[in-house]
Amino acid sequence: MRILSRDLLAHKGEQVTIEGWLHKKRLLGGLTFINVRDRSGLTQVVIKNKDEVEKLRGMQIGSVLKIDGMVTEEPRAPGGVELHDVTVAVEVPVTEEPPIEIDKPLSHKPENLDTLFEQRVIGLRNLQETKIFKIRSEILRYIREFLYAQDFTEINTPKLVAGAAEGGAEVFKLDYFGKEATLAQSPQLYKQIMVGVFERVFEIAPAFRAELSATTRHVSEVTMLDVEMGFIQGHGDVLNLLQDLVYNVMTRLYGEHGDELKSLNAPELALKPDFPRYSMAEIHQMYQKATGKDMSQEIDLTPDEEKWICEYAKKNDGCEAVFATDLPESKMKFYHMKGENGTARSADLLFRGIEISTVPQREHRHENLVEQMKAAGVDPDAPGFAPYVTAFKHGLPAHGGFGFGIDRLTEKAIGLGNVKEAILFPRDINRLAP
RNA sequence: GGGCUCGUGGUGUAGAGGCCUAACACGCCUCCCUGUCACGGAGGAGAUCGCCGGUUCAAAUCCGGUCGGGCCCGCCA
Repeated sequence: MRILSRDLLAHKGEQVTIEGWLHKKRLLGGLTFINVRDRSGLTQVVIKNKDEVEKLRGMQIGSVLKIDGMVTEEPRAPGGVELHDVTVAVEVPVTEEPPIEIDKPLSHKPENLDTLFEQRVIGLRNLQETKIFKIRSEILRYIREFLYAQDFTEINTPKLVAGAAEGGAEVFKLDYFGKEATLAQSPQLYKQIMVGVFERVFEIAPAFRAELSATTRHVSEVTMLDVEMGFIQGHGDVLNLLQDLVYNVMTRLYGEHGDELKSLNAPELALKPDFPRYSMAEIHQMYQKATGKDMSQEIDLTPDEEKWICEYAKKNDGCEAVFATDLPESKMKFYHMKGENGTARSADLLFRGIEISTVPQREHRHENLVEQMKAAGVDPDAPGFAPYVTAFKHGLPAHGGFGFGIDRLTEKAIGLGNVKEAILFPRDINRLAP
């Protein structure tokens, strides 16, 4: 039976078998140390027998090994335990040296990201890289656990769709058996439809954006968390849900993975259960007062303002997550609900200097929705929209929700500098492989 | 789409008109080494300095073009 690295201590004094990848060799003459990597970590193996060492000659990092040996407690060994008197079997020999180092942290400097992604297949075996994606996996788990506990149902909606799901973002067009189809830029319409079935739904899935953006925060395939909740009493219910979700996930992450985050140079977490809320107009004013720059004519917050308000909230409110509320009506999508005085019932959640979510209440009244669609130049009878409108005709309660960039959250949770670093195989305007 | 930048062994960097027959670290190969954990030591292989053209007695270095990256803005999440 195969024993994992993390379970070795429980088998001390026993003869066991481990399997894994050759991660590191250190030859000291009469004594050889190797590290074997499995899904749970590294095992140190001590080899004294010359014949066994000889089996590893020419074997490069990545060779798959099966090793029998005696589990021995040893204070000098990392983890306090190592394998002695071993028999080595090379299951998959690797003779080519890795194209990128896997036992020392890789360069994440902007100018070196191209190499990082070009060599991703092997580079992800680097323990530091692996850690990033282990944390991402945990974030997804915490999100799911939080939402299940709130009685949400996880759904999957089509990614091949008939038309643009919402205004704004550019879409990828493709040939669908002779018809034109697009890759879904958001599950927006479907998740609202599903409120009529489950009340509370969420989806974690890719969304495709064809924007010609080349920045540290854009990719053309993003992983989105989409949440939609029915029977809300007001916009505040949705804000609170998002706030509780982020607070819960982030405090859990920092609580359970503090060491890993520290080793990745993640910043300390500063969060309050109640995130500060400032209206867009207030932020423009505060920013102007602080910097002298007038952004009041901007529809949205500029990237600089997003950074500024996050730093402000961290300093003054002790919280690095902050809501920008009362977004202007001009930024409103047809499915959003109007607010007071030219605003929409919509807010952005900013965290560590970047927008990670937009959280609006929806227009759930059939007549109003159709009106808003027409005003936005969207045909309610078009094949991409008619089924959506039908759901409203047959009764949708007051509802709201949010879309939430998993990549950006992971990036910011760890303190990386580019979303792409938080994506296994990022897709951007000039990368389609690996 | 606009602006600004950068391309040097497999990887990360130094060199900024002649000291370059291109240096260093990691990795790789050979040898030595019984407690390493970024092991150490000795030796070695590996780059026509992205590509094309120009200036010059002389170009990795200056200029133009081209290809490929990166960052910012716009757009967007």
